[in-house]
Amino acid sequence: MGADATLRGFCGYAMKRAFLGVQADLNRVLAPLGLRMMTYSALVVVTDNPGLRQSQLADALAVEKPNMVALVAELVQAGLLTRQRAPDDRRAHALHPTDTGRALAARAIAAVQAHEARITATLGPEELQTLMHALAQVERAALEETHA
Amino acid sequence: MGADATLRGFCGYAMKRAFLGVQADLNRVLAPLGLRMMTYSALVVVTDNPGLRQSQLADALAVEKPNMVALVAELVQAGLLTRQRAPDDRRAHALHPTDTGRALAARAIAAVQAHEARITATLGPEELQTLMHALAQVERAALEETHA
DNA sequence: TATTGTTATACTCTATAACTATA
DNA sequence: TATAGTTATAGAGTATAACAATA
Repeated sequence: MGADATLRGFCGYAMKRAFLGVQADLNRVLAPLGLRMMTYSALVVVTDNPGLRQSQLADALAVEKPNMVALVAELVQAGLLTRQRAPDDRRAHALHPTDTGRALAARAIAAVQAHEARITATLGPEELQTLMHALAQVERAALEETHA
Repeated sequence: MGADATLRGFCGYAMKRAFLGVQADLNRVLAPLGLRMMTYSALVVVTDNPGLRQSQLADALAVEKPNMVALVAELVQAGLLTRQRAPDDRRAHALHPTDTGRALAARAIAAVQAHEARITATLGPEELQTLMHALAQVERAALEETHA
């Protein structure tokens, strides 16, 4: 297309367009469950790692700690997570899924996996593997550059 | 990694992390030139397509028209683009690079190409090609899903 | 001193509806 | 009627500095 040609094969913009398209479609899939990409991701990580602390969740999602506060509060408010003081470190908040949270996570994971299968349907298995590997490599290289 | 494992191979989040990392590093590279990812992209497209109209630029960048207004205004304000009424359609604005804009675009393109070479240095040529192809496929599939 | 979580704040990008002036 | 550009507005996500409580 003209757009790609005029952007001279700009890889970063291709990543942007693909990500925004996937995110928009994913949010469309998650909306009936009352979730978005970020709230879904946080819910799944906590469900798979009960007792996780907020700072660990922030690390897992690559989100700054201040931005984690509202995200967790939203999930607690929705009755999907609980946030309790950790007994061994009273600064920390341990996060646990509620029964409702676990049930919703199960449904949401199924919906997202189906969604991702549709999104990557035209890719062969090794093509998909190359995509995931290349994304991880590019992310690592970018972070190394930034913090060099 | 734990984070990836707990996200169950969530492709959309891998795309998010890679894109945000690349964008942050790219903006770091562009900042000394007074540009960001979006202003850079607009400047390059207009430089490569002088006389382009604002709505065509919006299409090329996959940006909604209202969001194009401030972006173009910023580039005009910086003396990099001019915006003139199109003689054949007095509703439209034709965009042209200034001499300053062309010169800055040349410098910025070189900087971005060097940046992208660094970011993709660990990928083989066919791996990079697969990445670009897969991104385009995923974007197309997501847009089809959304507008289905 | 360092870390956990928090507040406050600002910026960028995105999305939609409604308007104007032209066509 | 439809299109190009605009205005206004709202929302999501991100980033930094500074603080209190705790380690």
